[in-house]
Amino acid sequence: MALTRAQVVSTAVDLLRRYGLADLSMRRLARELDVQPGALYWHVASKQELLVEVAGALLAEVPEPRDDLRAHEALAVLSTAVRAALAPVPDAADVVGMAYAAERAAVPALRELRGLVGRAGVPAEACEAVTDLLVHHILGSVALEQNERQAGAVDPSYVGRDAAEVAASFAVGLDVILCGSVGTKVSGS
Amino acid sequence: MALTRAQVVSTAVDLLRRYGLADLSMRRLARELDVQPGALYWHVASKQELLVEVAGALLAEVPEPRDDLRAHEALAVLSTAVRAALAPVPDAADVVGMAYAAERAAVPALRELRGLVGRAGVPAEACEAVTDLLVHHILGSVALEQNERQAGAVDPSYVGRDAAEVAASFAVGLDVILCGSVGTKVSGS
DNA sequence: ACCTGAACACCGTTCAAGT
DNA sequence: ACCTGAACACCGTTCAAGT
Repeated sequence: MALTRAQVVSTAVDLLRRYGLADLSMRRLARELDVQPGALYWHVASKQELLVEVAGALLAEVPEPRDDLRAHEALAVLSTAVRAALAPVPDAADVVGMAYAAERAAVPALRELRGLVGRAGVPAEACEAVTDLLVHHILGSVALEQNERQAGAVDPSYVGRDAAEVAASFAVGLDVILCGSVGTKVSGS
Repeated sequence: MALTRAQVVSTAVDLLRRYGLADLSMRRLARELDVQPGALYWHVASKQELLVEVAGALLAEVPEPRDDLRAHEALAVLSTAVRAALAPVPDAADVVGMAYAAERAAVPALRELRGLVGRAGVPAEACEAVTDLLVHHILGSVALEQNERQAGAVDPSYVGRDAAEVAASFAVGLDVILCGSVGTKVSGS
């Protein structure tokens, strides 16, 4: 039977998971689906639109945090879950970053993050700014971890930080955003 | 006389400034320099290496903050200067982000940022984490602003945030990192 | 030392024409 | 409605051969 849009998207996700963004080309995707490249354009308008769908799919499985948590805790839980979902997928930070830049509301999990920021007591005018900060922290951390992994794979003599160290680094940043600030709980300049 | 590496880099910067990353191809760059594409590979090993040079060039003009400032102020001044230098250059966030991920020390201005974070009283183990947070905040803000500009150019009916609003949003994030934290100076959850 | 010419193995996108 | 076939205008990189 005929190809569906859902099929196109899920095969794209598969390709991304296995080989990374460089190998997620429309031509490669078409080959995987046993159709001509042009056929894809019946189901998606462009590669850009496809990538926005892929970004959504990558974060579709992230569970909403339990609603008995205080807003700060829920924020930490959700941020960490988003990071964990993206970390194993090569180039996920680029894909989601593009989707977020194109349309802040495109990815449901990140829209939810924004709601929690409001509930955490951030004044309305600053909500967007803080959410952006949080999202960039998550995506930046994912990008760094993947680069570390990639460098290690190419050159086995390269000793970078392992996943646990990058995760710890992420937690520090999260803490600065949510709880403390630079220098205040520490020694002061 | 013969082409030089410096010439290749500065023409690449020019192309980026004027037309963006999509038009900064090795072939286009060669055309601009009146040589065959292969000639470029005598001067740079790869496009990736060229882009790291471009990232450095984009931030070469950022002045070091006056050293009579307190570390927190110097950090704010330098971060804002880096953001201002990148904001007008299309896709600058991607280019610098790639260079930073590939090699944290590749870009001098960002290395200096790290030094200031140490002087601001952040404990040694957390320095890298906080610097990463700061860098991602800067680059993320630049990326968002450029996307807004681009969307406005493509579709004139689109009304996004203007540059001043994005800059204000950036300042809020910077404040959260350097001075306050979510909810503490405000109402508390 | 520095560059040309030509090739290799790719891209995203469009669109008449087929079924 | 959905897809093929074929084209258009590109990519990054390599490398023998020329000067």
